[in-house]
Amino acid sequence: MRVSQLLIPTLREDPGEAETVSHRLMLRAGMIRKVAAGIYTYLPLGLRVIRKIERIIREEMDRAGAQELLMPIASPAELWRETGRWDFYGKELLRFQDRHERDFCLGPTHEEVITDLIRREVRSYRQLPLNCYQIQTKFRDEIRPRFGLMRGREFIMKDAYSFDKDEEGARLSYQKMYDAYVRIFTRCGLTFRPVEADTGLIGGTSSHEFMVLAETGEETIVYAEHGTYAANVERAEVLPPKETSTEAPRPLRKLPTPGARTVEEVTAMLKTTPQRLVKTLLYTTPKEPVAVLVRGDRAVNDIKVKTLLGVTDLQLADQETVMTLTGAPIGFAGPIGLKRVRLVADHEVKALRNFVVGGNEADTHYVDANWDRDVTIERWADLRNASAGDPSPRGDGTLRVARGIEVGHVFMLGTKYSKAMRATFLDPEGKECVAVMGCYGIGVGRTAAAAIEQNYDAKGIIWPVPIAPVHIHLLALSQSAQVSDIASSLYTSLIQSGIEVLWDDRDERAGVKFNDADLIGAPYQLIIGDKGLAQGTVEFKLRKDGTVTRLAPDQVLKHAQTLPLDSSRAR
RNA sequence: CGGGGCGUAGCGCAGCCCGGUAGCGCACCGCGUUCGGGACGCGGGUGUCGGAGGUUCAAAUCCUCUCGCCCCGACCA
Repeated sequence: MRVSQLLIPTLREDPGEAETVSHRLMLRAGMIRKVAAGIYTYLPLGLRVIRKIERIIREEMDRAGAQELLMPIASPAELWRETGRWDFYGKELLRFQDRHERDFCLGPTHEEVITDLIRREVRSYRQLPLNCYQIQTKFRDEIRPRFGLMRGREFIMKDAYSFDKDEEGARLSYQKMYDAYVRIFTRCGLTFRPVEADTGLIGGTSSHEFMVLAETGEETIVYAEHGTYAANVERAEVLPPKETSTEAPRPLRKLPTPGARTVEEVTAMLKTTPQRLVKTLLYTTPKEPVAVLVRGDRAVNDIKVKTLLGVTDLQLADQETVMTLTGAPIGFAGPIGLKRVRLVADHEVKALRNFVVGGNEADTHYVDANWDRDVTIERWADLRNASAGDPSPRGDGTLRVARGIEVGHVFMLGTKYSKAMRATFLDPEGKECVAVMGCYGIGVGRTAAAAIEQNYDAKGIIWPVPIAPVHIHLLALSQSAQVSDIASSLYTSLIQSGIEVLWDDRDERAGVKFNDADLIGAPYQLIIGDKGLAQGTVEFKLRKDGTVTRLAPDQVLKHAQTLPLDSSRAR
């Protein structure tokens, strides 16, 4: 491939729209261009990266016994109504009508479509297990698309669906996918971690997310520093405290706290600490309002609250509602004397004595409040986010916190979809059984973006070798005959031995070529200039650390053939 | 969805308050010099000033509507 003939519109300046490293660099390196919010065109170099990742995924999926098929991007509403997701999925589901005014949607995922196929075609236990996958464009009408390929509305995803005759088989299928995912992300050259996860909109019984570790990640994970436990904070369990305070209860007092609304303001004014304050957060649910109590320095975990209450929608109460329920503006809510509201509390605060709570009255807080005497809680439960320093729920040490980018997610679905859509088969006794399912996704574009978040410097991208758009970026520094001749012959011989080369044959100044090569981020650069040739050498340079090896032109091919160009499939 | 902001040349932006000739840098085209880390000189403007309506002798600029995009918020009690 010659740079002079390829569409690689590199940008000298940073585009205004881009925030994150991967978004900025993919735009600048001429790999993607935006078409609409969260919708991108993949230019030749960007597409090559996508294809490399897809190829690794295909090889590993096939090796794990899955088979590729391709489902349509548009699917009819009837299928979604069968599982109830036509209503439940909400606005993320992009809906439209055809000319006959029939309802359709763009597939955000394909459980319904695949389950429909399998229920029609699979009759017998002899046909199971089955694992089908596709690599295809998905559409989710995200509230707020951002960060380029990281959170687009239209994106390429590998999704796989397994069907087994029983739970045990399903667990085996799940484990195979888990193992395949470990191989896939390892081969992509990423630093990642599988973590226990919440099942979200997809539903099901259990799941793991594959997180690429990066500061810019949108997800927070916790993990046992020296142990094996790792989980998304959404999911991470927090153990009840071991010890209860032994302080003697003091009499309850009501104190003025003018203008102090936040935990910081209140604790500063009362000369205490957030650890001795119980904050009361009012939520509205479709059923009734709820007050959730957690320690002043903790964060409520919405998912845990939803699970406890058995509701799917949970919103922080607005100003008006708070006023109605507590009789005070936001900032002074407390459990004492709160009526018409269910009281639930995180089990951590049960251990407190003589704590601070809001007074349900403007500019007022209670101090030295105590359970039972002053407040009765309806339910105690694990309701907060895990944080650094908490003991691991598996007993294997202390938790630490990190940021991650979710590039893959595996779910044990159980029979949620197969039951709703009656995907059944006959077992050896002729009895009708419901297939047990699993589903497994990988964000292809997001994996590419995550690779950049993990591998870049001030000059540009530093692709991991297995997913780099090309192996070698060949820079012919001048238009002189000797440079062109050597470049041309090296290019040909490298290509013929299966090495991917991007040949910068443009009539540009050396500096432009160096900068573009560093920006695009091929792992190796082969630099051919008159200066070097005068001494009979060309330069072989590593993008990662700038290490230069000088070689005679006729040694280049041999040298290149020793490079680890692909972490081979045969491992 | 709520709050804030921005749409002016391919890209990054100024001009808008205070109405009157559409501008700067980069990119681009031509010629010449230069040529191993984003060169220089000379010449060239490539624009529905996001769109529609209104006010006005006159609108990028003021008003109304509309579309698109970006950022923040989903822990604040």
